[in-house]
Amino acid sequence: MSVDVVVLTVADGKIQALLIRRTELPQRGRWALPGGLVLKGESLDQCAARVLREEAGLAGVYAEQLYTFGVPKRDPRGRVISVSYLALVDAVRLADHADGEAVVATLGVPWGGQTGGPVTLQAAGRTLTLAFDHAEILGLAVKRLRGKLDYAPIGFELLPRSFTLRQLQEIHEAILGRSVNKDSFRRRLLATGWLRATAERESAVAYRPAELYRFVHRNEIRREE
Amino acid sequence: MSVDVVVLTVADGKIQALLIRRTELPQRGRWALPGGLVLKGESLDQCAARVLREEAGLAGVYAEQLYTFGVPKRDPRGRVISVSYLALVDAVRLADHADGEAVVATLGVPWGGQTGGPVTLQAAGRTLTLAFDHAEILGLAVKRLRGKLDYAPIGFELLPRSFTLRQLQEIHEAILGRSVNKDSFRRRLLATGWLRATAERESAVAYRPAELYRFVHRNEIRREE
DNA sequence: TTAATAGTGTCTCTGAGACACTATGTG
DNA sequence: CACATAGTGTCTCAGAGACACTATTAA
Repeated sequence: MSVDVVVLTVADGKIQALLIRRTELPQRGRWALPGGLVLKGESLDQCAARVLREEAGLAGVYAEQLYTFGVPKRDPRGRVISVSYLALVDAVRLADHADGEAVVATLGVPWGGQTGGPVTLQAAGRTLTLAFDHAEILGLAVKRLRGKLDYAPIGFELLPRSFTLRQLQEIHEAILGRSVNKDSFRRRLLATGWLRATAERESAVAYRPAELYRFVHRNEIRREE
Repeated sequence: MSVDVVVLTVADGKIQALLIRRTELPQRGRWALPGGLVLKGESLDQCAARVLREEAGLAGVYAEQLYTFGVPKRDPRGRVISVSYLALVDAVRLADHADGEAVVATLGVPWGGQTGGPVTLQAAGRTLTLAFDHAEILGLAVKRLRGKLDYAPIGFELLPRSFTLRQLQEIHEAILGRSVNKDSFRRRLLATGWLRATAERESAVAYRPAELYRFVHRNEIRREE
């Protein structure tokens, strides 16, 4: 019984994922999702948080359960049922995680819309081969992310606390794999009530600076409906 | 490691669920979801299909994975991680399943929209007390069903092979817990391409009989986009 | 002043709701 | 024929896309 965590971020208009190099057999040397066995007395959510902390050095990031994989032969060592999680983190927090044993790789999504399927991964110009069924799990993570993006406030998890609407739009475009209409995007996002304008503006840009917004947490949103 | 299956149907404008009376400790006498331990060499999907067959007498019905529950103390016998499944079946196939050990109970959904939360269950005018966290799992099943209904072809799983648009609308209304606009519902469903008109009409009604439709399976739909 | 992007106002198009009207079965 | 529901045509309204225009900053 194990937990595997898909850690996604968006940078340079591309979806990226954190991968760990396997140091043990089987599949030694291949790249894999951060993961670990569920300990006694530990809930699945707690296990995912621990894996994020111990293997990725991340605490307090957004994570949700994705799917449970239980085909008998998916792991050659024996029967391993894996509960996968999807974690989202802003690119800055992941930037210093690339070393010999970990890499932040760029995803290629060879399908459109909600079709689903495995993805490909590239880092430093080379295509990575993933261990086990991890390419399939990553594909499911992208599918889930695409599906939730338009009706759930999760794009913000991929950005720092303050951000411009343009940055948020670029996140959406990277995830959806297509361009979105600027005017309609602004109107729609502002109408959700998820955003609060700060009085501040971005700096160090060679043109009119955009206003910075913050995500309004659920408990700050007034009840309606 | 176990699998619990939520078997839902819709009859008389209400969502109904199949429950089994527990004959063993703990919680003997309480009502529970059909479930069982995952066997060696058996995938999770296969286990769900076996539980449906052995405990519910159902084969070839629609089922999808729902969520995995892994809080350490959810089962007093020890550590039991449960993968839940959602199965949909038409009311006729479930009608003869009420005996001493099984009951088809009517759900009460005390929340609107996608809010989520536990549900209540009634059978023969009495409120049933469910074992473990099964009321919570049933609530999640309703939430998932509501969420998927409008963009996925799953309403048909709750009806016989041929059905009228009015019947399908009543299914949607029961699941969503609100009335839906007749004209818009017809237009929208016919526009999806999920339905094929048969030349037949319903019979034994005291008014103009409606045309019968059938669900067009995915592989019969021509590719587009 | 120019370049580049932020942000606004408005027109059009599409899809849902509303509603009136016609069609077709039974008693 | 009356009645009840099936099914269609059309008007209105709300939201998305398109596009023009103004605003604001750095160089």
